[in-house]
Amino acid sequence: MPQELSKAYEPGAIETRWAEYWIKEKLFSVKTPAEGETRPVFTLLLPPPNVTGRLHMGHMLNQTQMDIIVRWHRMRGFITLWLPGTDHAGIATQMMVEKQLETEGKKRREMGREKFVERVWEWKKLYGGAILDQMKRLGASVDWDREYFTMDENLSHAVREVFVRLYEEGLIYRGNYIVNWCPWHETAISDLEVKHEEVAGKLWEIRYPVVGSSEFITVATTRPETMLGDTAIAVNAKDERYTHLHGKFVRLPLMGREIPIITDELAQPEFGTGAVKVTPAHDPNDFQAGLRHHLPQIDVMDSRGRMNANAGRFEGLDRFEARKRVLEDLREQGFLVGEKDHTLAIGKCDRCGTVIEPRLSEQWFIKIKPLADRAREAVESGEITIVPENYRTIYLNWMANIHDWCVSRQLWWGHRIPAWTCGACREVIVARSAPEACGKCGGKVEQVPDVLDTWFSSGLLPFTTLGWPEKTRDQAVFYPTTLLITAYEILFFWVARMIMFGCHFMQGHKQDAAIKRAGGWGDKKNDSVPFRQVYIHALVRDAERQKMSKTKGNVVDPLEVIERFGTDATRFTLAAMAAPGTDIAFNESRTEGYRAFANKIWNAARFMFMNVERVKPGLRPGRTAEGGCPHMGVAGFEILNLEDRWILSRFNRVAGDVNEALGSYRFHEAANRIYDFFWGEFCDWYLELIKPRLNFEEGGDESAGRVACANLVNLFDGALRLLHPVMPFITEEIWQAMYEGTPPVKSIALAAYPAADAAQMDLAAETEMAILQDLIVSVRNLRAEMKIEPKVRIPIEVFAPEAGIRNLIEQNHGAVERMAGVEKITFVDRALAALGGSRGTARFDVHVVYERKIDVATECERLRKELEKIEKELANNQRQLGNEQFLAKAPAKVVEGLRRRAEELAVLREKTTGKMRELGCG
RNA sequence: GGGCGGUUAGCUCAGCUGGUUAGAGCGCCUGCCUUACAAGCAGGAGGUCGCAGGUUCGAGUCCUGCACUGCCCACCA
Repeated sequence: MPQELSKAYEPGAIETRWAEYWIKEKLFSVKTPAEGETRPVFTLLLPPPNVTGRLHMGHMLNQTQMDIIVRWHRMRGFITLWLPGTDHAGIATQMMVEKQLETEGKKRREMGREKFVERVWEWKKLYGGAILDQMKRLGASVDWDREYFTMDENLSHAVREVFVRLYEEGLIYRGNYIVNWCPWHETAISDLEVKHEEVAGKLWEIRYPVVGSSEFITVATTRPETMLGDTAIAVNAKDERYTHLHGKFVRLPLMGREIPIITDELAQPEFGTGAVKVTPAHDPNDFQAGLRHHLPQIDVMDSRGRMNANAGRFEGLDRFEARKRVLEDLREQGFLVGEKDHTLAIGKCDRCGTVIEPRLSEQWFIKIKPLADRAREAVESGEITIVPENYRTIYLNWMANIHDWCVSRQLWWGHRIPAWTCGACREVIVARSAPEACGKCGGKVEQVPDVLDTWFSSGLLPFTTLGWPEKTRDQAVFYPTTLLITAYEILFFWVARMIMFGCHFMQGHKQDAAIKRAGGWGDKKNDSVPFRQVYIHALVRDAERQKMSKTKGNVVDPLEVIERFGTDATRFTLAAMAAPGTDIAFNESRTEGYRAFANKIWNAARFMFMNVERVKPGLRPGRTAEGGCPHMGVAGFEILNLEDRWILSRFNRVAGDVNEALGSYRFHEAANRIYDFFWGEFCDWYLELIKPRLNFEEGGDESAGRVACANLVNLFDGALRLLHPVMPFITEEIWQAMYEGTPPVKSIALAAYPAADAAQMDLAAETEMAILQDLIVSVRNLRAEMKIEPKVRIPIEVFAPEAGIRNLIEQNHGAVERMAGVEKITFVDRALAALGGSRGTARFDVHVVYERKIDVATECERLRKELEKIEKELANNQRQLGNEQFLAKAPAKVVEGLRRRAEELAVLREKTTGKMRELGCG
């Protein structure tokens, strides 16, 4: 007999067991397909979580969606590669380890670079795998044999290769520019790592005395402390207020040096006083103006945002303290002439929240325009599609306005820039490996201390994980990857960079032509793109729609949710709530509901096993001739009764819908379709309907019982396969039990995914079943209203003028009797709708024969409401049907449907009013 | 300063390309321990689809404006 399922559904044990099994059996490891392989390939790169990461709901949503799509493809016969790995996460990891050192009373700088990096590696070894371990709990069906780390030697080698090539192509340059500087991290960061925040600030007006005159020129500034580094005052050439001052000098207050008044469009007459101080070393606009006018650049701060020697007596003060002191001094000396409220957007470091200091420093940049142009083209032309489509526009706009990318970081943890400077002649050498000496003067060289932005290496992953720069078979097969599923947050950080790098470095690449292209993916021929489609998923928020954040303390820990409700239920929640384009407010009550769903499946399975043991021992689900799982909806299903035709038809329809929904990332629709089918149709109706057949001992047909049992098993098998991508664990557990340890394939994850089979659909059966359901519900309804005790079986009378309907009910009288607690059905030739204890529908009247006083007032109230609804709808229908324009323009199907409905409504109105008359309702 | 999204039942959300009666879960009410399941079963109440116009034979769905709300982008003092 089949393996026993425990009485209670306890997800914990089941889930760990199968997660381990899948890994142990290497079920998701993909061998490189040989030449001549023609099966379609599906490749997906896991957005690498940070080594420092702990799994949060965002990951879980992301990974659930990926796993659903991946499992779905694998079951449909694709060679399916899902590539996992982790990111070294330069800044984040360095911070983490530094904090750890702090608790030991150690400092990074005292330790020295080499020791520190060693320490980070140790840390990585100990804790770096945490997030991937957590992933295993989710059942993510990744290929663990191909797991990578962005600092692995082969990937690092590729990073160096890319850097050198870009440099040789003139796409990387080094120079002194204003960059976003985080004084806390003491490193440059890219534009993307700066978050702007509106704050209520002040606009101070400072007057500078004009040299050789008693006049002053007043400038407005939000950052008075930078005046210490002013090297000019700018006015607009067109601004007549200042024409007489062109070419003159002012004496810089507090510092005493003379600086010129220049004309530059930097100064806009409308803003402030129309005159602006120019501080080339501390503002990007001023920097540009400074270049235009060959102004000196005076840096007045150090790397930690403290004033340096150039700031005179303010040296050593923190920049904010310096601001206060500068203002005090200016006020005292009569230079501060105005102070206004002013809201401004200040940039803060994405990671630590420190106010960014625009800082002049020597950095490495990628000349982005040539790369961006091709990356934009790839999306514009449809070589890469972005879903939902509105992100396409966002992407294109961003690409069109992109600035050069500062890729150097003043950190120790990361890919060191492959560049060396000569100690003697300052020559810069960019090379694949360390040069022995300076090629120019023979001097000693030293490697540049900077490392690369983390996103530099992750941007290369689609091809570096497949062996680049070697030309590998893996690349020929798996590149371009098929799909990328990710959050909007990293569209620019990561997705955009992958497209730029992919298009550049994989130019001319051709995917193995023998590999079948799956429909919908990559109909365009350009194979240099890193992926053919990007699906952007929603953000997971808390139940109050707030963004989850540690500081708010509203983070929902997925592992805790899993602990309580199970992975399957949690996955199902995320899938069921993931409508494309809208954020998910994670609500635990939903998860609770889906655990109940899992429990329902569990118990339905127990019911099945109970019957297999009793009715048809040794029964297994049907297999194909080759011994595999049926590809079509259900195999080995034998039709005896209406309910068989009906459920088979429903199953196929649902399978069709689910496949379609998954194909367009409508996860919620797929999940809900399965849920409704399994619970609302399979359990509520089908199982109940076949129970009498299974209980043939009480005088029923034994062979029909055995068929029913076989049908149950085969249908269950199909339903499990349909559900498996969303709830992998419970489906595996039950499915394995059904095969008693000898399944046709090692796991349901490798079984065939059900597809809709038109031959198994039966519209007539669905219509007939709906009528029976209507009759059963009507009787249940009446019983509830009449407060008939559940145990009492009552006789009913049915009036069905159409012979077909009468036959239908007659043939299925057993089902009606059982499902509605009916003792006997008597067919009569007179209308019954007007009687007490009766209900009239368009097709039949049913009367419950039972002596019970009916609360006339309540009944009348109910009828009044119903009549109102009927009349409202009927009036609406008739208005439309009387409209010639409608008849002429609306599709025939709609008109026809409306007409039929109007006829029904007329009948219902007749029956309802008749009854009201009979009851004497007012 | 630009751009994008949301507003549907008490709560959380579906409702794809406009088409007959706007759905689900949770919560609520009534009745049931009916031998798969009380994490269950049966029945029920509850909505002028944010507001105002417009297009259309027909609008929750398309257009315009407004209100509230959330997000992203942005080197202007």
